[in-house]
Amino acid sequence: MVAAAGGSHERIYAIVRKIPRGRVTTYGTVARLAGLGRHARLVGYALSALPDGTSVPWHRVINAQGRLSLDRAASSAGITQMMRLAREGVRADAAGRIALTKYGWRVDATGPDRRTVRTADRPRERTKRQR
DNA sequence: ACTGGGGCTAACC
DNA sequence: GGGTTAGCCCCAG
Repeated sequence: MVAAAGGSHERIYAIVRKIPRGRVTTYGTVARLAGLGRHARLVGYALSALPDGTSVPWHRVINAQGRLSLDRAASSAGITQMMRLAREGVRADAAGRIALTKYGWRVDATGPDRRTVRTADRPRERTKRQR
């Protein structure tokens, strides 16, 4: 499992570990950096499978809305995530949202911010969702 | 093999 | 600004 190569989860963990302290990123970004394309959900899945004493800073991964996906569930993990982020200096606004433009992290950029890598993912066929 | 859901996201209203 | 719709594809039962 740890050494299993066929798991895309490992790639996700590898990316998440690279997230510097006091910085956050989105599931979609992690997925892309992990070479998973747009499987943001997979990132969430992979993170949910992490054990308690993991070295992976899963708390630094939030959703594209700048919020904690676990927050709505009010789960213990969600609380842990909030506390960890707060301790790292990542603060959310009154609405409980984190400014991705400020704390957003990307591998390529050496600077603090500068927009996200690419808004998110590119909808290859947005024509399909036209209604 | 099939079905249901998911720690998501972008577009639409 | 928030709620809904559609799409992605993987995981668990």
